[in-house]
Order: sequence, then structure tokens, then C-alpha cells
Amino acid sequence: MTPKEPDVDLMPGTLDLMVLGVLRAGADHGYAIARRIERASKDAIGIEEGSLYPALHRMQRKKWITSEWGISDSGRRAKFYTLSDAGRKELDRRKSRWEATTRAVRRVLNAGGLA
Amino acid sequence: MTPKEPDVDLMPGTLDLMVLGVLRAGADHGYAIARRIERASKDAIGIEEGSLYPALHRMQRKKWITSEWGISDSGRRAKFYTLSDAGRKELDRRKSRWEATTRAVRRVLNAGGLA
DNA sequence: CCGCTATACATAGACCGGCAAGGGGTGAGT
DNA sequence: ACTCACCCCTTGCCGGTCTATGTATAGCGG
Repeated sequence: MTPKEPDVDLMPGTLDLMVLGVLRAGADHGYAIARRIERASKDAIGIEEGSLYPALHRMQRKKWITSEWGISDSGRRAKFYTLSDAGRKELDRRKSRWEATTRAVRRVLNAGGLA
Repeated sequence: MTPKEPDVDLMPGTLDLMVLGVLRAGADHGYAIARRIERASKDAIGIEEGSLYPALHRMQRKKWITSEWGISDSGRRAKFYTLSDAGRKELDRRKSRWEATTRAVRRVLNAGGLA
């Protein structure tokens, strides 16, 4: 039954980037964040909770996001994360960094190394 | 200020990808590979030798590249790495994978999470 | 000649992030 | 009552990257 393995090895830091990106659209809780990423990526990316929650806590420690308990759409207890100003700046930093790097990698792959 | 820190934290796997990409243009030795990547990326990416050589050895173990001693342009002893057939396939695999992932991430960043 | 720099390869250890594999608890549908 | 979907979290392992360090040789200036 198609065990389902959309798995696409992420690279460190990319998870943070996507989480911050998703949160820019509005506060949300962990589970929903994971779903949003998966849906937006058309299931090309699978989010493991064992990666997500540590990332969330890490970023909270760094003050990029804040959290508070609330009630989810389905009426359950859930911790909502909100992007802070510092987080927004970090997002911009990382995003341009990400773009610069991917552009650079693409150049390397296309140039092949020919002077 | 940005006096000078071209450093752009690489991500695991990406180094391999770029090395394989550079080698597709022809065999070369470690030091030169690093230079090519840096030049092709317009110094956006800095290659640390402490990352490069382990990566080279790793890939050789996996039969993606082969090596043999030779003499570099400057007349010094140097180990030249050549892309194998398996390496070429691996490169293709990784390249399309890389493109799929970056596309997915970009979608996430742009969609923000809006349904 | 001697020392310096650039070239060139290599290893060791710290660090850190992702992943697999667990565990808990609750609301809603059948 | 039972299962499913929701929602949170931790531990332990693995593997790659980086910093630092060590070796050695070619070519140059003094």
C-alpha cells in the first residue's frame, strides 16, 4: 500500500527557514505548521515531529518565536507559536542567504568548473 | 558591517553535489576543485579543506569517484579524482533531487502557508 | 642557501542538527 | 467501547561540517 516515502533529505537550517516562513503568515501550532509545510510542498517534504519540536524550542530559546497555549480549530489544547520581530529579521537573513547559496550552487552545477 | 565574511554555512550533501558537478567537467585534484567551486560561486561559497577531503574519501569509498596520483600544473604531487559511471548517475539523482527540494522549499516560502 | 608563501594532502575532535523510535493525552466519529 | 485523528514531547543515535593542526614540496626573494 505504497508505504509512502516522500522523504527528501533536508539540509540543516532549512527546517527553521520553512517554519519561520510559514509563521510569517500568522501564528500557529506545531502540528498545523507541519501540515502546512507538507501541503505547500505538495508532499515533497515530510516533517518529522522529532525534528520539528526541537527546532521550535530551539528557536524559542533564541527569541525568534514566542509561544502560548490556546485552543486549536478542532477544540484541542495546542501551543501557538508567533513570529517575533527578531524572528522576522532572522527570516529575512536566512531567506536571502538561502537564495544566495542556491544560486551559487546552481552556478557551480551549470558552470561545471569551466573557467 | 560586513568587512568580509563570505562564509555561507554549507549544508550536508550539497558539498558532494558540487564536487560531483565540478568533476563532470573533467578530472581534477582536491585543491583545484575547491578553487573552482569558489570561483564558480563568485566566492559566495567557501570550501574548507577539513570538509572537502573527508567528502572526497567518502565518495571514493562509495565508488562515485576514483583517484590516482599525478602532477599538478604547478609541478607538485597531487591526487586527481575522476567521476565514475556510478558517480555520474549519483550526480543526476542528486541534482534532480536538489532541484525538487529547492522548488518545494521555495513554494513553502512563497505560499507562506495560506491554504 | 634560507626562509617564506602558496600549493597540496590528510587527520582529530568538537559541535550540531536531523531522524527514528518511542511516550502521553484528548476529542470526535462509528 | 473502540479507533482514529489530533497534539505535545524526549531520548539516543548517526553522520556531516568546521576548526585546528600536521606534513611536505615548488618557487621566489634576499
